[in-house]
Amino acid sequence: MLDELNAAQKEAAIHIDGPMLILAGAGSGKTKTLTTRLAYLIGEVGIDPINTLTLTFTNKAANEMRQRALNLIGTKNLNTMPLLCTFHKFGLLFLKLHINKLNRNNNFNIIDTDDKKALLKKIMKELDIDLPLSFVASEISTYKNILLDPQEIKQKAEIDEYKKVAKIYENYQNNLLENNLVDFDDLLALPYQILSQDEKLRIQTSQKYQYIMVDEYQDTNELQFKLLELLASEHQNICVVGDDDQSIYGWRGANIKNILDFNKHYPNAKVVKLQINYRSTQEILDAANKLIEHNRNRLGKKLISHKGNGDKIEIFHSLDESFEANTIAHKIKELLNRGTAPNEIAVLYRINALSRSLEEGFNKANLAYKLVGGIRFYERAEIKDIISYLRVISNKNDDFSLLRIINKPKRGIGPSSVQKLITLAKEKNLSLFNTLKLEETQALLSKKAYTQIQDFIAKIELLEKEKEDLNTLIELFNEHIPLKEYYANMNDGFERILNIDEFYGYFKERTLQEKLSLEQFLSDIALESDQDNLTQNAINIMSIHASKGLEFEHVFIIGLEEEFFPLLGDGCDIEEERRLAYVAFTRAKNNLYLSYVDSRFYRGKRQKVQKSRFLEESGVLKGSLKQDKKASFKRGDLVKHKIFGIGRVQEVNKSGKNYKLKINFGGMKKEILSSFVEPV
DNA sequence: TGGGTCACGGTTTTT
DNA sequence: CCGTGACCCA
Repeated sequence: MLDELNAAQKEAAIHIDGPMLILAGAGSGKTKTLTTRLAYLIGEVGIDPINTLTLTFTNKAANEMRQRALNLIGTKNLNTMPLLCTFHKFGLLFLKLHINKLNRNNNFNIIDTDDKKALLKKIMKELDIDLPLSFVASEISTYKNILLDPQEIKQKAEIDEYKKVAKIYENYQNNLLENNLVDFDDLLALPYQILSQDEKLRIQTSQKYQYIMVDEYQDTNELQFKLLELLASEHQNICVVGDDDQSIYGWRGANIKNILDFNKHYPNAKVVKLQINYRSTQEILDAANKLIEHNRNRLGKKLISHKGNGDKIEIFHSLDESFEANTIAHKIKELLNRGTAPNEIAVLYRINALSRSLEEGFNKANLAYKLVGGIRFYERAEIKDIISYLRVISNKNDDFSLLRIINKPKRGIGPSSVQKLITLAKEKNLSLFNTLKLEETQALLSKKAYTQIQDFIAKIELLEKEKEDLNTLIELFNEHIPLKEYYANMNDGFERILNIDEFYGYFKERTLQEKLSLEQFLSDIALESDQDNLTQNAINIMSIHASKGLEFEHVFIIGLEEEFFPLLGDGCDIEEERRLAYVAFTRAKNNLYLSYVDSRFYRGKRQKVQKSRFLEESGVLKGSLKQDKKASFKRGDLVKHKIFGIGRVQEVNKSGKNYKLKINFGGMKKEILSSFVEPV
């Protein structure tokens, strides 16, 4: 199995004990190296698969690696299976076994980002606090990532704003506990908490996972780093793979320092660099290399193509976004006529808003495309409704889920009725479901609402009886809960009903094939996103983030303009923007096309835009820097003129489209147009 | 309670 | 420009 690898890949694959950092540039065979190492450990060295742990960020990556590793080893020879999963799935599995150490029951539910936001919103309303929701949500996430509980945050908070957040955090945590919910951060934070408190369990767990591998290490956050530290504490057999130049998730907590400082944390770490790129032509890699060299915060490496030079990068300059879309559509048609498969073409952009003009242009040109990303299947309201029903059927005391569906379809229970029910439930110290069964509720609800609620209770209990036979359960569900009718009346009802049917089909298939219980199915899908979105015969259009890990023969990047890409504004990190461009460039196998416009229509306004600095930094457009600097001379700047030499700017005046500078060249004063001098 | 209207605000996304 | 959510009235 090692014959397939190059020297550096092989060196990494056969390293057995001790920490190792594999710096794997884009397209350098990262997955191949990692899977071969796993196969080597199991198939050649003789490590029991059960003693390995391989962690990834996405289910897709986990599945792909599992398949490839098992192919190398041959499943026939295995008695146990290696654990290969996402960080969060690992957290889930761990908590199912050990959350009782925190005095919690392991029938907890996982809430997603939307649920979290909805809960926070409710809490903020109750507390009468008005802060931006996204700010509160990310603050709380940060707190969990640095492992501070509400009490500690309360003590630390000095500014009023943060005291308020601390209050919300406290309420939020209580709410999660009351409903036995965990959020995505908890899936990492709680295992860490348990492992750091329980010495014996820590040793036992670390000894179980003798060989740990981590994919996309540049995207790990603080908590993942610390968790890994505990897991590897007994043996330090931790092998991480990543590319510091492809760290593009800083805004959601990824800490690039984890990869930059890996040697400091593990001084005896072996470092292997994979720099031979099997994906792209040298022409593309030169641009990517040149661009990324403008970053300071990096370990430094240079990609060398295995494929040779290839075609020049093409630049499209258009008047506005509709011309841009036309130009690209035209070029794509040319490619298709030459026999290029549509799924070998991708159009990438920095922000999703740019997809609209593209879609319009493609529709006009009759080009079939597939928009990757957007609203995810499990985040659609209709799907979350069914899941909430299933959660209530699985656990009738799940108030959180019950509240979502109590009035879906409409049963005459509005916000004020709900409030009354909650008050009563608190008074009686009962779950909402049990409260609904009380005599007293009759007085709280209208006659119609009360009858419908009794009907609702009866149906849930009826469905509950079928928990063992999930095929029947979902059939009965469809029959008794008229969700389809509820959604049919909406303007996008048709699509929603299709989604509902798709879910039913998926539910039957998964539970039957994998013999899952209702509980297992529910916790599994909480950590699943849409699987592989790419289709066979359409052009893919998507954000650059969504393109990570993918590759295409032809890649178009649109919107290469200042303020669109790089995206400027507060909280922006120019180096991360550059890494994003690096990721985008390196998706291309053979041809890269870069596009910019003079003006763009955005948020209801047309605005003039400047071409992106990345075009010049990557060396694909020469001299744009000089032009852009035209306006940026100010009094006191030193400048250089071809004839007069070096002088100092005394005055800047506008002269039509240009700037006229009054410059003092060693006592000789001249008025010169700004384009004739260069900054010194 | 539920349908309708108006003001507002708006990166990137996986789990 | 377009989607979401607050607010108002039947």
